[in-house]
Parts: sequence; C-alpha cells; structure tokens
Amino acid sequence: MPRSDSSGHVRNSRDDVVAAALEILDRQGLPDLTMRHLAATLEVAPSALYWHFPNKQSLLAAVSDRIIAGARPAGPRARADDWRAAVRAEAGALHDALLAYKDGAEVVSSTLALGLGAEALQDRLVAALGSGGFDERTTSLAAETMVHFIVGHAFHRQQRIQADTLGAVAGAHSVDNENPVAREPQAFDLGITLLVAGLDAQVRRP
Amino acid sequence: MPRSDSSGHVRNSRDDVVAAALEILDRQGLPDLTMRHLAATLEVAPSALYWHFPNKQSLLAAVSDRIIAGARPAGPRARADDWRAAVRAEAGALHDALLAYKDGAEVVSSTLALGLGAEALQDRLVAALGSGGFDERTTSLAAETMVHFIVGHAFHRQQRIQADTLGAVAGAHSVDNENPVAREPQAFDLGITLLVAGLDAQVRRP
DNA sequence: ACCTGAACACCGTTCAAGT
DNA sequence: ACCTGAACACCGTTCAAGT
Repeated sequence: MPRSDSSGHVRNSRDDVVAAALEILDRQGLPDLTMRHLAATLEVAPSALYWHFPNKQSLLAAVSDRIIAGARPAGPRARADDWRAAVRAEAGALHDALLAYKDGAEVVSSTLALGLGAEALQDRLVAALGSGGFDERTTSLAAETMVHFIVGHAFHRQQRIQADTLGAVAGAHSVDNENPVAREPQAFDLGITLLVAGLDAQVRRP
Repeated sequence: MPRSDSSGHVRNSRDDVVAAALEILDRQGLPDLTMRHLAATLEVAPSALYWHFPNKQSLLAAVSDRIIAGARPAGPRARADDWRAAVRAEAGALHDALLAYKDGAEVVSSTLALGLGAEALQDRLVAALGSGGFDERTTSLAAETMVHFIVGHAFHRQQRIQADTLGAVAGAHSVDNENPVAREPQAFDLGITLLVAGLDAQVRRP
C-alpha cells in the first residue's frame, strides 16, 4: 500500500510497483503492461519507474518471482520419502501458479530464458526430486526438463484460452465436448507421468 | 532473388521478404528484426511489407516455418520399425535447426505459443513415434511434451550462448572445463533419453 | 502486383533538476 | 528517497494514392 508524505504526495515503494504491475498483467495482459501505462496507474511520470528498476526486464523478473512464489502444493503434504508424489504435487502447484495470472506463463518464460530470476522454479523441483536418490546431474537435468514442459505447456494453454475467448465472440460455436481447453488438465498429468516413468526406469537400470 | 521490372524498379516476392528477414535474424538477432529495418534492407517503404503480410506476427510465422523446414536428421536413416532411433534422430534434427539461426528458438517458440504455424515440429515427432504402437492420445501428448522440451531447451541454450558472448568481452574469464554451453549436447540427449524411457515404460505396462 | 508518402498512436530510456 | 519535465530515438500499422 502506497504512503503519502507530509505534503500529501504519494510515494511508491518497489513492492508497490510490482503489485501494480501484477494487477495490470492480470486484468489487461502483457501487451498492456507498458512502463507508461504502469506509471499512469501509479500516478507518476514514466521516468519515476527507473528509480526502482534499471529497466523493464528486471521489473518483469520481479513480477515472475512473485508469480512463482505464489505456488502452493494442494492436498495433503507428500510423505518425505515419496519423490513421485512430491514431484507431482510440486509440478501441479507450479503449473497452477503460472495459470493464476493472465499471461503469467509468458512472463515467466521470458524471464527464465533471459536468465534473470525464476530459478525458484527449478530449485523447487530439485528439492522434490531429493529423496529419489538420483545423482546430481540426473536430478538437475530432470528438473530442467520438467521446467521446460511445465512452462511450455502452461504458455501454450494460456494462449489457447485467450484465442478461445476471442473466438467465442467471433465464432459463436463451441461444443463443450470438443473444447480443447477442458481436457487439458489430464494432458498435463499425462506429461508428468511420462517424465516420472522415465525417471523410474533410470532408477532401476542406472 | 528479387527481380526488377522494365523500369528498373526492384519488386520483391513474399519469399524475398522472408529470406531477407531470416538474414537479419541470423546476423543481428530478433531485436533488430523490425519492420522498418527489414524494409530498409529491401529498399522499400515499411508500408510495402503489409502487401505481403497482414502483420509482423505472420511474417515471423513464415520465418519459423522456414527454420523448421531446414531440419534434416543426420546419420543413417533409422529402420522403419525402430521408433526409439527415429525419435532421437528427429528430435536432434529439430534441435539443431532451432540453433542454426541466431534467436531461432525464440522465434519458433513465440510462433508456436501464438498458435500460428510451426505445427510441422509436432507433426514430425508424431510421425517418428508412428511405429511405436501407442494410441493416438499418447502419441500426440508425447510429441507435445517433446516439443516443449526441445524448444525450451534450445531457447534457454541460445540465450546462454549470447550471454557468454557478451560476458567473454566483459568478464574475460572462462575455463573451458566449466563452460556450461560445452556440456549441453549431452544434456539434451539425456533429456530425450528420459522421455523415451518414459514411453518405453508406457508400452510395457499400458 | 507491388509500392510510396504521410500520418497515427504509441514505445523504452536518459538525465538534469527538484523536494 | 523518490519524483518531474523534457527530450531522444525509436516502434507497428493504416490508408489513400500511384505505376
């Protein structure tokens, strides 16, 4: 929450800026998340944002980190020694977090690719894989593969949701049965199943 | 190759435009591939490009399709019944194609996510999986998972190459032994191995 | 079939200066 | 510690008109 000083001027903290950015992202989408638009929302000049962040990319990195930090595994906590359950829970939580904000997957994807922040994604999967007894190399590689799948899948899916939203206005046809978005959750689970099965095989025949 | 008409004016075909775009991409990178810069290269006004393409995204989709079409499996052709070898060959070829042009993975990634073109990527993997005897659903899901991995991995890697290129100028330190890019090819193979092993398990216990 | 010219409505970023 | 004002150097896209 922004505070005003003694003269009534509103002053923003770095967190205020990130929160406002996240709100624009979720309500309007990434194309509308411009420095100028964000500044207008905060009622400051665009140049004021550069006191908080050196450039737009680092702002987006902060937004990414916040999106990922919001990932919470649902359901009962997995037993500490059940790496399969732990991986499924973590992957599902991360997937949901990316879908929680409009264009969330795209923002995280770009931040990830540029090598700024978002390492939390991989770190959490590495931790979930911990009790599997894999060597370090296999663990980090498996985690990386899963990150690519999770982010790629969420990105792709979020785009289809948006296309469907526009198409629903224009096309006006759409049988629930054929809705490709509706059967997506299963597709995500099956992808994770495939990766877990691959790791399983790796364990038994190393 | 552009042709000139009787009055000596150069006229560009759609293919000329794509070729010029691909050249800018490879030499200068995606940030420099602007409609205005591309137009200048072709010695036309920026608005001329809109006779060939309705917008920039569709231009990038055409560029993506060309990048993917350049993927050629290396080595001897796999036996028709060996889906594991076929998948490995196809995945490797697609990976190499994405890396063949600067920022190639990023261009294909965005086109893919936006749902314009680049379906050839998934189609080729579906074909390679053909002799595996998987049901249609498993096949298309496995192909999709692989696409996410291949593109995500190549994107990530291409970004690190660029960071290293810049860092080499600034940092001036870099022991070959610790070079993270150098040990990447193996990482890619291991990821594919994981996915193939997962499918293998799926075959035996369906 | 392919292009020009001019305009519209924007961008991210820098920097000296202000409180 | 946080912001303003003004400027720089760009963008993608549209559209009437030209050959």
